[in-house]
Amino acid sequence: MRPLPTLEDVARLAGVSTATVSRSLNEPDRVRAETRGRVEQAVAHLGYTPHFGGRALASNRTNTVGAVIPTMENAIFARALQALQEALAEAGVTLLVATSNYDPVREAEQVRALLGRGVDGLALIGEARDSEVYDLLERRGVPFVLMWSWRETCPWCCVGFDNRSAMEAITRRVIEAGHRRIAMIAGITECNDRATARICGFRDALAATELALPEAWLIEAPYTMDAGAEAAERLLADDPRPTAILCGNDVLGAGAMRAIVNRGLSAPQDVSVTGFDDIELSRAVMPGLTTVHVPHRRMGQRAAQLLLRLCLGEALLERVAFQTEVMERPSLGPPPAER
Amino acid sequence: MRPLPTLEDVARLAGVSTATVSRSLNEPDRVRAETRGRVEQAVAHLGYTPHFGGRALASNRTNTVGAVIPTMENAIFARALQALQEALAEAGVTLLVATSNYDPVREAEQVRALLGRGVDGLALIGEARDSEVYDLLERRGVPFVLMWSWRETCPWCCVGFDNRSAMEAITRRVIEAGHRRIAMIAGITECNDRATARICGFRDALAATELALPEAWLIEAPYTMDAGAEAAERLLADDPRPTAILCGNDVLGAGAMRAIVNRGLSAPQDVSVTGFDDIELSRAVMPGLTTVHVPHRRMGQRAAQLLLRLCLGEALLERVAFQTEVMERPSLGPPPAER
DNA sequence: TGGATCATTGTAAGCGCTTGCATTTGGTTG
DNA sequence: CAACCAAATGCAAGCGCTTACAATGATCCA
Repeated sequence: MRPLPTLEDVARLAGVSTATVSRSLNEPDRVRAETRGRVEQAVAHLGYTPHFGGRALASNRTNTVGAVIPTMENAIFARALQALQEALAEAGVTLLVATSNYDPVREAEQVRALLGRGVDGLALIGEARDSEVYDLLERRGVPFVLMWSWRETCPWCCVGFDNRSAMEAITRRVIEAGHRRIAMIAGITECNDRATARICGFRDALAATELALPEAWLIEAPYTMDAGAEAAERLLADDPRPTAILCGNDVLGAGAMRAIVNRGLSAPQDVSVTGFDDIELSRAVMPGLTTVHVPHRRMGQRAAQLLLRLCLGEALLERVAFQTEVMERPSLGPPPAER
Repeated sequence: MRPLPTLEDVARLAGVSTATVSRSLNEPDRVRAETRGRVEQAVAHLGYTPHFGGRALASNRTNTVGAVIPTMENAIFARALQALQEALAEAGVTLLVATSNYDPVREAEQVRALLGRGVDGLALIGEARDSEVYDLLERRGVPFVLMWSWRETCPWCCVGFDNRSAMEAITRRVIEAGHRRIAMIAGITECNDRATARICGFRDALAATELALPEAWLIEAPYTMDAGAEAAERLLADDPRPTAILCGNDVLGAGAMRAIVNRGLSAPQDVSVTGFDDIELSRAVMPGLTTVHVPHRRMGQRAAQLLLRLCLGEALLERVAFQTEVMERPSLGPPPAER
C-alpha cells in the first residue's frame, strides 16, 4: 500500500500552500470560492483524508468527546448514548464510549483512558464518584456534564432528573392502588447516587403514609434479571409476603416477574410489580410493567448541546431537570383481598 | 490550566533524553532497570500521560480498532462488543464503536469516519456490503475481520457461524414438534446476508419435508418488537393461521408473543413461537422463548485475537465457524389439535 | 592488551497539520 | 494616480512523539 496522501500532496496538486488547503477544509469562508474549488477537486482526486494525529497535535483538539456509562447491556444507556452521539455528530464531533460496569475504580480508569485519547469533553453518569476524578478533570481543564442525576445544588453541569421524587411518585401510585405491604428491590447503592435517591423516594412515600418497611423488604441487587428474580424469590418466600414489589429498574422488574411466575403466582393478582426506566423490556413482559418513563433521548440531546458549548470554551454551569412520568401498565393492580 | 507535561518535561526531570523516556514507556526491556525507575518516578511526579496525537503522528499507529455494528440496542451486539473490547483492552488496544442502524450507506460512512480516526483495524458485521468499502479498506491497507457471518469460501477473515444451518436446525425442531403450518418473520434481507441465510435455512428445512410456504407467511420486518408484533398480527389474522411462527431474532419473537397475547391467544397452546440469538429477553418473556444460542462472547474474543494478529502485520485469512445450539423453551410446543 | 561485541543512551529528523504573522493581491478612495 | 485597506494567500515554526543512527562505555575473547 502506498502512503496516504497528505495535505502537502493536495496543496501541490491544487497549486496552493498547505495553509490554504488547511483553511479551505476548516474555515471555508476564509478562502476564495474559486481557490476552494481547486482544493476540493484535488482532495477528491487524491482521496485525501486529514490525518487525525497530525490534526490533534497541531490544534490540540480532537473533536471528540467521551462518555463513561455503567453498561451497554441496559438499553436505557444504549439509547441515551445513541441520542448523544447523533447530536454530537451533527456538530462533527465523535463520541467515544467506555463502560465501567458500575465499578467506580473502573470508571476512574476509563476516564483516564479517555483523557489519554485527548477527548475535548466528557459525559458521565451520576454524580457520586471519588473527588480525585473531579480534581483530575478540573486540572486538565476538560469540561464535562453529568447525566441521569440532578440536584438543585449540584456543583457541576448536570442533565438528569430527580430520581428521588420519581421513585416517590411511583411508590405513591402503588399505595394509592391499595397496597400496604410493599417491598423494594433496589440497585446497588454504593457509589450510585441514583439508586440511593430512588430508595430515598421510596422510603419517603412510605413514611408519608406511615407504612412500615421491614428491613428484609429492602433488598439491594445488581441490575440483572437473575439478581432480580433471586431477590424476588426471597421476598415471595416471606409470610405474609409483600403485595407489591417495586424495582429499581425494569431489568430487575422483569426478573421479579419471572420469579412470580416460577412460584406459580401471577401478577398483578397475587403480587404487583413495578420497574423504572420504561425500556422496551417493560412492554415485552406479560403483563406489561408499570414503570417510570425516563426521557433518555432528550437527556442525550441536551447533554450534547451543553457539552458542545462547554467545548467551545463557554464557562457555564447549567442544571437541567427533566420530568419523569409514571407509566401505568397491568403489572400494577389492587392487592389481593386479605386472607 | 497550565499546559500538560510532555515527554520532554519527563526527560528533563529524570535526567535522560526523550528517546529514553519513550523507550521506557514502549519497550521497557530496552532500558536499564535503574533508568526506567527514574523515568517512572518522573512520570508519576508530573502526572504525565502520553499525547495521543503526537504518538499517532510519529508512529503512524493508534492502538485503536473500530467496529461498526447495526445497533447497540440489541443486546446481542452490545454483549459481543463488550467481549471484543475486553479482549482488545488486554492488549492495550482501544475499541471505537459506530452504528449503522442496518443502513449500508451509513455503514460506509462510519467506516470512513473510523479510518479518518486512524484505526489500525476494523470489525464489521456480516459480509454483504458494497465492494467499494472493501476496496477502500484494501487500498488503505487496514486489516479487518467480519463477524456474525461465515462461509467456507469467504474471501476475508471471518468469525461467525452458519446462519443458514442454524435456522434450518431450529426449523427442523419445529417440524419435529408436529407443526405443518409454519410462518416466518425474518429480518430485512437487503444488504443483510445473515437475514438472507436464515430465510434460506428456513426454506430448506420446509422443502426437505415438502411443506408449502404461502407467500404471505414469510414477512420481512425491521428487528424491532413493534414490527414483530405487527407482522405477527397479520399472520394470526390468516385463516387457517400458522401453528408456529419462527422469528429472525429474539426481539421479533418477543413482539410476536405480545401479538399473540393481545389477540387473546396463548403460546404455545395456540401458536408456537421461536426466536434467534438467545439474549436475556428470550428468558424474560413468558413462556420462555425457544431460540438459537449464538456464542456472542466467544465470537467477540476470537475476533479480537484475529484482529490483534492482523494489526501486527500477519497476513492471514482465517475463517472461524462457531457452533450454534437450539435452546428449547416452553414457547415451542406441539400444534393445537386440528379442528 | 587490542579489537570486536553488546547493551544502553543520546541526537536529531521528521510524522501531517494548524496558525500567527508577513506578504501579495485587487479594489477603493481622495 | 498614489495611497490605502481588506481580503486572500503564503511562509514557517512548531505541536509531542518515535526511531534510525550514532555515540558511549562495558565486557569479552584471542
